[in-house]
Amino acid sequence: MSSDGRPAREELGHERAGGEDQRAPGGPEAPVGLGEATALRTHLCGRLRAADEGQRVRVCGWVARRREHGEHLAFVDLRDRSGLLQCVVDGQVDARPEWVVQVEGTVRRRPPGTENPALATGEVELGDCVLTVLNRAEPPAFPVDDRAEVDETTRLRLRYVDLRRPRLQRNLRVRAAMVGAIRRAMDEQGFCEVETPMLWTPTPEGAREFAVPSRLQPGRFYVLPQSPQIAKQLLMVGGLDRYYQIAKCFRDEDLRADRQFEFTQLDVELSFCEPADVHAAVSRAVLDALAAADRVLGELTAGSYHPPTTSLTSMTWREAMDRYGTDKPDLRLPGELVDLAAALAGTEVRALQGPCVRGLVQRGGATLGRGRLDALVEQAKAAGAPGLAWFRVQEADGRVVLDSPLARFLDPDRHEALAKAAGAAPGDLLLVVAGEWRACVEPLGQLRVTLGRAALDDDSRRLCWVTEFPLFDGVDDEGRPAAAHHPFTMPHPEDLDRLETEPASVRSLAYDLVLNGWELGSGSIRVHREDIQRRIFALLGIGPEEAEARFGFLLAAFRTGAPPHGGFAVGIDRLVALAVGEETIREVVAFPKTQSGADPLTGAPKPLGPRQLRELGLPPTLGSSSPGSGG
RNA sequence: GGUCCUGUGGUGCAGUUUGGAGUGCACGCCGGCCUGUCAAGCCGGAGGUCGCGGGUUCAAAUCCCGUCAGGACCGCCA
Repeated sequence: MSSDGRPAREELGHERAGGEDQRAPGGPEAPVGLGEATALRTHLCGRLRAADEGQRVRVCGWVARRREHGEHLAFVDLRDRSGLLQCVVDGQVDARPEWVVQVEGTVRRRPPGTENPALATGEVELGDCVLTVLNRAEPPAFPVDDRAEVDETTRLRLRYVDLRRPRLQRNLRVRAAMVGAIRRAMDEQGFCEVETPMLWTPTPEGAREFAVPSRLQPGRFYVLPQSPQIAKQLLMVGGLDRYYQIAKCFRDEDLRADRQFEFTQLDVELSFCEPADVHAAVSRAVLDALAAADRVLGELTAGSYHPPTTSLTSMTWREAMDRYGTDKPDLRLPGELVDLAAALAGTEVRALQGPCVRGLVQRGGATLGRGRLDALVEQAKAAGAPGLAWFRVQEADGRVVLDSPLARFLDPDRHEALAKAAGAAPGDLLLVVAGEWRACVEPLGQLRVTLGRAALDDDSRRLCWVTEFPLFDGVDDEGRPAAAHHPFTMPHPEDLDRLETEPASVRSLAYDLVLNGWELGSGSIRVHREDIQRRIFALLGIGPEEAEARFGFLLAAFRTGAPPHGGFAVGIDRLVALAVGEETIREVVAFPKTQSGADPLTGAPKPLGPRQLRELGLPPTLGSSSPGSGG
């Protein structure tokens, strides 16, 4: 940390610019032009405009394309991180695609009629060029061009080539801008960035951990942290008061489109706070990050990018489940679940009876065919619904009537009352589930996503805090309540007296941040009082000895004076992927791994040699196997 | 641990259903031509263990079994 109490800013990566002020007057962003000139070049390709006409410049980059017109004229499109620039060579060009060259030339307007509006530099070109080959290159395995669809294994094996393509350049630049904005936001809110150990201690809890054998103490292991959870609570006991970290986390679980072994979190913890304090700090950082993404995307597309509108709301878990049937509601989707218990009270139809009766209206859904409806019924059942009743809302003789296999069991007044209670009009489809509360709302919530996403035409960002999650979620193998978040989550103060008597009904001070149906992160206020912690451990079946063995060092720390504290963690990879519109986080990670955890670039994971195994206290036979080959 | 999809010159595909000579398309690559192109154009050429192994068959890219690799999802991710 620097002497003024703020983290050093080296991560901005602008040290090339020397001692110049790294912040533009009137704004936090690096001014255009910073870091562009080096010993080998005076400008970046993509920055040259008609206003630069007449300047003698030097640019460096990769040959993107070459167009030769006989022995007297050739065009070379030169590419660097900023974009393309057309260089005109009088004569033939001894340079091929992906060769690294330096071009010295004079900026000039293109002859009238030859401008290229598809290029940011399309009004100008470089004339009187002197081209110097800095390095030759093999022909690229795939075109360095966003248009080319390339097999992902090939892209990962040659990731350094893939990274030259505009898409990944954009994604990594947006990512850097978002992380920078987060650091500034946390900085300005008085948070202190602290690094916590990568070599941490095993905690038999939660996700599978990556183990690191100890050389000095054979047979013992460190683990890579699943998150800095316990470390940051120790920092609160240590009086840091407001901590954050852009933290690398590791979980040895199967990989998915939105999951890598290693991922990055904005990790936050505050002392003397309530949930609202955490939400305010994190909201600011996330909103600043999204704004930074929009700024970079706007610069990269030269004005053709229209930033989506962004909103932020809050609701309790109970409300989210009641209205949207999920704890991560996608607020872009139309419609909410409706309570139809009153409208269907007293009906004889078994499928419409239950402690809870809820419905969902799909506007214009009456045109769905029998096959689609059957699929919806199957989906609802797979999601736990006892069944799904559907009604096509129609009009006949000025009255609303319902078309459904169940219709004849309901009298005409009931048809009208049901449609009215659901807010359904002729042409709509009404879906109804009756049963236990969760078996009722969750299937409808899934159908809302299925039906809504298909017709979604809304690029807005709808952020939502979901608060007061249940403290316990179901029961474990031995019938005890299972911690929904983690065992240090603070119960809701109003529910404390029901902890032992009605644990399933106890709310917690745990919360999620949701963006368009994606969980961006979660957090909670922690238990800092030993008596409450003991009661929760007892409910979870963790005895005093076990608690001491597993969390002894944390509990000991708490006994030395633990402030009330709470925090949050935001998944940066997901946040960036959402901001740039990527389907998988692999597109916002420089060197991701495949679904089987391999890195096609380096060949990792690899066997170790016998000597290294011996030093680590591992059996030398481990090194004898070699990975299979194929493909 | 499971379900599903994919694997054919350097790249992306078609061919597989209904077995018959590595048959085709686009891009790239190499050579030639071409003085305003811009995914330049025109002419010519090279380039293949049809992921790998086994089986059925007179004959397999094609059918069967196994296996490897990649992807989506379930389990898993307090």
